Amino acid sequence: MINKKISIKDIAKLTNTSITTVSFVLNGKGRISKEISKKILDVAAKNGYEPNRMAVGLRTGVSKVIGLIVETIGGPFFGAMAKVIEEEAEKEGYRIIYCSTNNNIQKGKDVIKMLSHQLVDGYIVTPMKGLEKDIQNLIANERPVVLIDGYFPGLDIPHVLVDNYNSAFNAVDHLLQSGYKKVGLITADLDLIQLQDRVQGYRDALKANGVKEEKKLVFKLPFQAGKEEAINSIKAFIGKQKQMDAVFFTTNYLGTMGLECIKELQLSIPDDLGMVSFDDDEIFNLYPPGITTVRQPTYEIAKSAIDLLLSQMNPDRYDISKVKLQIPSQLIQRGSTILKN
Amino acid sequence: MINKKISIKDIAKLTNTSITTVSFVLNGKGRISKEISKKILDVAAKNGYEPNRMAVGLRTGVSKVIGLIVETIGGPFFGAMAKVIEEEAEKEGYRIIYCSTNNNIQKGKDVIKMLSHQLVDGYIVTPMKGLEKDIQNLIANERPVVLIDGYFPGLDIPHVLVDNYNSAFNAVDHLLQSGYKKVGLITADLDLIQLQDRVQGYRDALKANGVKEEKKLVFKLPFQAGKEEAINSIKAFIGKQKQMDAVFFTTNYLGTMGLECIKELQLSIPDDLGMVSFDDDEIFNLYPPGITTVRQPTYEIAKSAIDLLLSQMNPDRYDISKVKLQIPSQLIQRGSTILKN
DNA sequence: TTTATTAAGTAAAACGTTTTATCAAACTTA
DNA sequence: TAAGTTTGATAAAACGTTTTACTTAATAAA
Repeated sequence: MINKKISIKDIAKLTNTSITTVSFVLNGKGRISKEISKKILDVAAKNGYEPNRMAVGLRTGVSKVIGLIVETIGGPFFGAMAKVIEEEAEKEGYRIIYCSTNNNIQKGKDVIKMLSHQLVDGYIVTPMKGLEKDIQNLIANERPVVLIDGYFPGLDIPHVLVDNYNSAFNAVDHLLQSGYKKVGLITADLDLIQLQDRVQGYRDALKANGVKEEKKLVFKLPFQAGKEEAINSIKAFIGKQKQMDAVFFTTNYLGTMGLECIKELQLSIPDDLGMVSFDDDEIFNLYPPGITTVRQPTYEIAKSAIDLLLSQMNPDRYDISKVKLQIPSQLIQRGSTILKN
Repeated sequence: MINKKISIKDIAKLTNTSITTVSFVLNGKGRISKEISKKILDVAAKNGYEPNRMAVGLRTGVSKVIGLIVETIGGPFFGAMAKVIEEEAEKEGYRIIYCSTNNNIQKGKDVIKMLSHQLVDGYIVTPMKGLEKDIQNLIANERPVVLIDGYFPGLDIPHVLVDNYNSAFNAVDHLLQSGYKKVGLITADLDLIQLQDRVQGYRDALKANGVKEEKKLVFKLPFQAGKEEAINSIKAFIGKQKQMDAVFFTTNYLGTMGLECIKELQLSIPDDLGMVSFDDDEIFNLYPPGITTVRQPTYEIAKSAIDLLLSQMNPDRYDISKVKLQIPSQLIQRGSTILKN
């Protein structure tokens, strides 16, 4: 079963036709008689013909590949996304090429530049501060782009992400409504709009419940902190705020570290401390007594993102090139938040 | 900063030279004078020239892309791998295109076929039963392939994975040496050599410690089981084997489900039940009292795999096209396995 | 001086497609 | 019958490279 590549030219020879005829038949374009069409299709099928993507790409300028640029490829959030995006893209004959930036701006720039040279037809990107110019440049060159899991405030670029503000608002509101009085916030000192929106949700939920915000109940983990250091500083923060009776973590990364801190401090959830974390995760389901979380609608986000992108790429689809979606999340209530007396 | 593509032809025109000359200079091939070289390089740099990958691919038959075919793209194990592979590949000018099979043989076949048509120069594949023919076909066509996280017994294909047999042996040996008497096994009924090797390690560790293997202490989770069903059957198994005092899970997926079962059964780790799971995971570190695990050397595996592949693709490297690597793991001891009196 | 040799550069073919423009033959229509 | 129209098929150019084979001029050897 040796798979020596067979070309359109070979098929032409085998069927006593011309290259053009074969191409027309294979693409259903010109006007070729039934008999010849059938003969060509048969020969093509029998020999397992597949067009050379490089040649097609060169000739048409279309690669049928979509670039997916994410912060990190591991992790359940993007894993779930990737699967959906892959499946949907495949239906339209596109493949996905993934690249990770590891939250490094230069790497992000490099990756975009690399992909932009005839390698991909469209982009799904998790935006990060500093990449605005590069993305805008793509759009200026009429490359289809959809941002995912974030956006650039003030820029008119299609994007889809969870409704961070309301999700955070609801989470904190839930804590307050359950009777917690002193709700702390643990977030990361990253210049990401997603996080800022979550923080704003926290603030506004306090306000809406007539609670005054207290600076000392808010902790921002420094960006460069290694894991060891991060845990130590979070532990120090929690340990110090004796009156704090609940805490809201703005990412699952912070939430899991927080869990470790709480364990080491020998505090009891939910008696000593109520807890909610953004992003659901297996561990939050399992860890006793179960941690209440904000579950992102990964399927919807991924599906919408790829749909949006494909729409941009397919001229006869309805034009939704400027759509901005903020999708509601679900609050998964578990044992870490109980109704206080 | 409009990025209209500039070609080698444009550069030739701008420098009053020929296409050939430009190509030679850019690739350091022919013999061109310093001055002209400099002029060409300057113009190329100033205009941000990047070769058209399609054209290069068409002409040379080389795509500079590596296909990474994995079972599922999410999850910490492949996330860590992907990062390393990406970085190393990039050093040699290769990009990675990921595809997931979701443990579906047909999808695997499709993906391989798809990639095999001029899209990638080499493959890193997690093997699954049923893909032998397809992989061998790739090799027959002289496509570089490295298997990762598994292998095909009896087939002479380069691969790299953790030493499953000894890892399992050591894990179970550790339990027995700690004083556990009745060590159960929970594995999945998948026809994967990795799992079989782990099971064999379990058996031989029992034997080496003079313990007789008991059928009733071994549970194989049916393949098609959904999560709900899986948990119920595992729970039933554990609940029934009253004399069992420790259990070894052959994957982290099973391990985390096992944790949930044990929790629901209100058994105490390590007093009622000792536990070891294959594959380390954040949750095993966190879940009280900490679960002892077999930690796979993800960095080494990924690094070796990509090195092996690049060696095959680069003719002037040392030929190691038949290397088979089984890399030792590390047993991370935590609170779930204590020294019994 | 004639003949090799080397250095510097280039024309042209090839990779496998898609697509435009064209052509010959077979029908229609007037 | 002559002129137009449709049908079926094709030649050839183009996409942007790489690379072989060649040319010309300059230099070295005889």
